[in-house]
Amino acid sequence: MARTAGSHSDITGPRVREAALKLFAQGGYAAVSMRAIAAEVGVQAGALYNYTPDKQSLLFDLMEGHMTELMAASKDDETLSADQRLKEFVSFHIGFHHARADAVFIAYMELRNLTEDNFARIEALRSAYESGLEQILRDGVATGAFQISDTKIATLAIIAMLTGVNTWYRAGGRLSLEEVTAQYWEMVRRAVT
Amino acid sequence: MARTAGSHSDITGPRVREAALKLFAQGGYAAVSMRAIAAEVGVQAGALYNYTPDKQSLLFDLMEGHMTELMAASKDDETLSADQRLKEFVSFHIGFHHARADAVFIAYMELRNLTEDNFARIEALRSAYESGLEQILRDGVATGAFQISDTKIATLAIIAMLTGVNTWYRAGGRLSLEEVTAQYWEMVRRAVT
DNA sequence: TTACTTTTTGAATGCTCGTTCAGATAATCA
DNA sequence: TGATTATCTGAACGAGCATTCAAAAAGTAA
Repeated sequence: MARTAGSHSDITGPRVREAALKLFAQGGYAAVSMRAIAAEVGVQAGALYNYTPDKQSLLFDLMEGHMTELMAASKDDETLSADQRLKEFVSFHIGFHHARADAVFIAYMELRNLTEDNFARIEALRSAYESGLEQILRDGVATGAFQISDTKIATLAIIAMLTGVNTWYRAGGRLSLEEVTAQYWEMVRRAVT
Repeated sequence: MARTAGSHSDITGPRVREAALKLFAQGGYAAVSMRAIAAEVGVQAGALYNYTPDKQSLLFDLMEGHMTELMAASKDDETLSADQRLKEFVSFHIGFHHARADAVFIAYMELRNLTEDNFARIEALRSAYESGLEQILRDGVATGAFQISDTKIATLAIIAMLTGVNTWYRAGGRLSLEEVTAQYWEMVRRAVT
């Protein structure tokens, strides 16, 4: 056997990344073998190496892709009030992360499996994202809309709180994502004013 | 070679658990070999099986020990005001988790590596701990001290926020743990009132 | 049809894994 | 002291690991 009928890199490539994302989130990077990823895709392990130089790169590309997408999707309209900008942030963060639960999980859990260089690059992206929120808080403090004694701590506290939604929220439960978002916004709003 | 000079189960046993805790937190359960744990202790891999039936039990015992200790250490004086009880909870949670960063990390990250039964037992302990906080919030709502539309969500949000301290706080930094705790308490207090 | 490129297989390489166990040495007890 | 128990070693087991690569089949373009 050799090349199989209907095989195309445009199809197999994305499927490799999807399978890796799903399995890494499910079992953890170290616990998932290349053979398991290949089986999920429906090819032999050797075929994966047409799409990634090695397992480490596969992990890094998933994480970098997620963080880059996050940065690209997050917008901040500085002409709005700090209050409005913060509300937008809360809503965006919960929505974006909920739609990508697997990638979020990996981006937070598998940092230790990155090489030093790769780790630094992911951390830079995360830091940039956090800075976006901190800028909103700082502007709000400047205009008197917010009372925060340490915007750095408030930034980290808010992000941890919002990202935590992913650990328990499942669609179809007692509350809709909109209701959950509204309640988190209320808590965040109170915490900074 | 065989039994080594000075060897005692009272000494080796705890050292096995300490080594496993440290290495699991560092590299993840799946990525840490029994040989690596043995090397950290200073014995051969076979000797570990005097102290655990298998690798899975080692992980479970660490997690169960941590959660049991958490339950035993957390107290709630119901004679105090809800405000005071919540303040105590915030302070306790941050302090306890900071002192056991490795165990906390494992208890949150390695749940997926537990067998079904073991998972259920750990989840029961976590749920009981969360209920303690929710009871404080409910009592506060009942007395009018707090305004919270959904105590379950507020419970999860507060715990996620507080546990997040572990991801960034390191002793010797810009702020003392007491200062950090004070700021988190201020945010929590505002969020519920 | 023919020449060329793309994609996959399947076998092989050298390693590391969790776990078991007989045998050996140290500690302890009578 | 001698007998017994506790503890550890070192080798071995079968299995699975990431990765490589020549060969083969499928797609593409002339």
